[in-house]
Amino acid sequence: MSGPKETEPAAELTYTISELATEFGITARAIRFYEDRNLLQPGRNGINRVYARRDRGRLKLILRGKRVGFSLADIGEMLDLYDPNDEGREQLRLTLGKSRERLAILHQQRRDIDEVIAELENNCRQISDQLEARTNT
Amino acid sequence: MSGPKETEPAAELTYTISELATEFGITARAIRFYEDRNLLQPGRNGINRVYARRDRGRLKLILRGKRVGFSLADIGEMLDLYDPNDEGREQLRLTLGKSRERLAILHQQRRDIDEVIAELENNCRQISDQLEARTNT
DNA sequence: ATTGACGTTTACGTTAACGTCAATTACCAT
DNA sequence: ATGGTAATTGACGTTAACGTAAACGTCAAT
Repeated sequence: MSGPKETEPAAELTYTISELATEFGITARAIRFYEDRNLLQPGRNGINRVYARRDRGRLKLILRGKRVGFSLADIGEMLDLYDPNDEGREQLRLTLGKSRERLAILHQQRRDIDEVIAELENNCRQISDQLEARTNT
Repeated sequence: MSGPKETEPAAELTYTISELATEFGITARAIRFYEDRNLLQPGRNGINRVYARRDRGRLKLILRGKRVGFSLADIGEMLDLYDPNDEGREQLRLTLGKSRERLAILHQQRRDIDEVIAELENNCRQISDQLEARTNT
């Protein structure tokens, strides 16, 4: 039993689920779903979820990961990679390995994106050229 | 009417579905599915599908798009953007607009990826530092 | 004629990532 | 007490992107 309500430390700066939802332009359902997949572990005020800076940060990473095309499972792994928890040497090695695998994939994606961008920009140029060429009508 | 079969031009260099499948490391089912979604329109030799260089190129673009996290619908739009078909001015403007929207998204993804890469590399460094620090056992 | 190795179509199954209710519960203001 | 608003927990629905199985055609080699 931790004191019922000792002079509240420092207000801690937290968020409600709908605050985060509107801030990031997603639904509360999605946020709960991420929790279901263990990507978030918010605290509780009674029955209500309470998100701290850490949770907000994680959510940000989740959404970034999604934009980049990763699955929630992938993102879960990556989030674990970020955690600076006290691992043993073996665990550290493992994490390092996985991190490098991820990095390889990420670099590949970077190349892919760069190529796609190049092609599309090329295309844009051609089109605008065509449009300029016949500056009629 | 273009001659029915004038002395076969130059063998045209084509591919079978399984050739493409193994070359790109995907299943024939996937390739047929892309056709179903109108991302590919291979020719036919009787009932069998015949893929030409153009189709192969499109497939390449499709897979690249997937690696980057786009949906097949998105990819479909982008493929259309590539086609240098004889559009009217209005169509050209429209295409140019869509292309630019896509480019905006792509640039955002690039930023996202760069950030993720930076963070992960940072992480890797920290971990390997930790490992070096205690070069025991 | 048969056996395989492909290829085709049709159709149902599957997984991921939520959306969409429905039924409650908590809390605040009137 | 009553209404209104935000949250919560199921539970079922949905869309995307194929997987998988069934059933059949085909052509070369045995």
